[in-house]
Amino acid sequence: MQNNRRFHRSPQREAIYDYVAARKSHLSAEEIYAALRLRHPRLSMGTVYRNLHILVAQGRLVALRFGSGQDLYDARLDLHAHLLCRGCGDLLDADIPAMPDLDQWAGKRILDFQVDGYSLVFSGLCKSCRKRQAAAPS
Amino acid sequence: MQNNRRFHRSPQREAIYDYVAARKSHLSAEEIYAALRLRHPRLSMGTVYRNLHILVAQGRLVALRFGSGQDLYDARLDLHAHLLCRGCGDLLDADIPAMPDLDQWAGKRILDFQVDGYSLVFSGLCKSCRKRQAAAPS
DNA sequence: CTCCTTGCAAACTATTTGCAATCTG
DNA sequence: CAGATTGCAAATAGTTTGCAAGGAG
Repeated sequence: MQNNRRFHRSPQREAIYDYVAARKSHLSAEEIYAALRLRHPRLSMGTVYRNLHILVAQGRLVALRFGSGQDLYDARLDLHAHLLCRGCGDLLDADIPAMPDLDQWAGKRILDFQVDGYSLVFSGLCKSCRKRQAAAPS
Repeated sequence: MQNNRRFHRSPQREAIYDYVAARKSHLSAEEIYAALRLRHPRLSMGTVYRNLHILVAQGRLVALRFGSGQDLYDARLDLHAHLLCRGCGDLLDADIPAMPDLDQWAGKRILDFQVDGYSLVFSGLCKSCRKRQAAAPS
């Protein structure tokens, strides 16, 4: 995808963006495809993936790549931490207070590496996985 | 993989562990396979993957899942931050000082989620990608 | 002996790409 | 129109799994 292209509008792309923006959280290409297929029966996975890349390139969506095998897309653009459950693989938003320790690095260099952001994922167990583990200890 | 099994020793598994431990950083299954194939010509990818899972389960290796498509394996067990280059996808260790802001959350709960660790990845541009970008601005 | 591990090949999951037809600016 | 976008299908990358044979405890 060359970065000097002029994007045309397309109903599919807007539908994808609108759907993610409405859900405001962590959707996989598969989920988006399944949901939009109800209204756009001829939509294809190729189109979903291509548009997700474009939306990320345009800065309208953010891609989250950790945890399970699939990439997740988020319309929430502010930098925020996530909670990843080791039990069920669920990914939640963590609205924790700002962390000066972390933010001090923005714009600085570490080992000749120009830092411009970070991704912070807490791992642990969600409520239901904690219960399940308490019930059936290994 | 049931968690109550008694592991047998195998030359393949030890070779995989030794190789990752010697390189001390971020190896993909593919790289490990390619390297060990020179000495173990009959080694298969299936064996590499199965053993990487076992080594992680045994706590001898850590799996890093972010950035590019492939999982990377690390024999360095202490919790440390990483640097991910947006340009070339390279992943480096970041030996930055402890961060009380972050460590305060260990053992605590956020939204009924029991935190027991975190993964911190700084993103940015490495030295050579910075050069390339300066040479050919978009 | 029992259960673990291996190599091989086939299966799978997530994602990407080539192409001709169609739409946008 | 030029160039972007689509649906479809085929291709790819990374990883997982079934199975029969061999190995460890």
